[in-house]
Amino acid sequence: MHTHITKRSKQRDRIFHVLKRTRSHPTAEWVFDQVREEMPKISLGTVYRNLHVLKEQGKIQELDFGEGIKRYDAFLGEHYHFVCEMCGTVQDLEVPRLQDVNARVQEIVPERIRSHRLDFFGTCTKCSSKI
Amino acid sequence: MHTHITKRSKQRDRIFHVLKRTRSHPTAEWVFDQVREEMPKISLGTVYRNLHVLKEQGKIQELDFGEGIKRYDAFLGEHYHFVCEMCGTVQDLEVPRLQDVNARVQEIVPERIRSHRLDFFGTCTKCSSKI
DNA sequence: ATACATGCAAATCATTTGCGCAGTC
DNA sequence: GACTGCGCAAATGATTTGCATGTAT
Repeated sequence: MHTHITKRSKQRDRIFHVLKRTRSHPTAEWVFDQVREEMPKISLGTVYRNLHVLKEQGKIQELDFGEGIKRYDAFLGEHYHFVCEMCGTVQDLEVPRLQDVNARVQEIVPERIRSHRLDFFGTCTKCSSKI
Repeated sequence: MHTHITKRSKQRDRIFHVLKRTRSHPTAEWVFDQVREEMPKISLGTVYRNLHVLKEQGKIQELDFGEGIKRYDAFLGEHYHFVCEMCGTVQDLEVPRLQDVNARVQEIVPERIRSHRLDFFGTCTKCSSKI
């Protein structure tokens, strides 16, 4: 097997750039629409392919909140998310990471714990005010 | 709009029964195969429809660990999950729920926090021993 | 008798992939 | 020039849905 060498491409640069300038946890479709404004000929397949490459390179994160759609995030600082159950928007939470949960759970089970993920659900302020 | 009255059906009873007797967080496909052993003519569509009904009735839970497949669970006690990143198996964790995280986060953000979900990832003992 | 539920097959939706050509190293 | 990446369109895989018929109340 060959070592996989990743070449650079305008498309991938653009996709990464679009992701870096938002905090909205966009879907592949949204990224596609954004990039298309500057590169009208880009294809959705290219967007998906590059999102995977960027994920492999550790430059972005893939998120899944059980909506049946993947979301992407170029903000890699460890943080948790809040998902509004009414409108589906996702917000970063400026909450300190739980320090020792992994270790605590590790003491209880023999499985090798590597990471955890914590999501909060509820109603965002916008939706709350609409009720 | 009419009130939706849910009638009973052999298929749904069977599906619920199959889910209650396992702790393996099965997919719709797995449930389908199990039920099919006793009801060879049942269709996959019926399984999906009834999984949704059971979820609406609060009798089962729908889980999603970002694999692109939904999993179902008839064990409703509040608990966390451990997902093996190698083989994909999901285990219930006998770890006490975090008492006050919701409240702590609520103090920081104005959004109405209703619940949280905490998943752990790593390598299960079986897969660890294979390395 | 009146809905709701079923089986079947076709439809949908997000995502992936095969292919011939273009761009990068 | 060799190999990777692209655009396009077709394929895939999980889930949903329309319809004619069966079944519980």
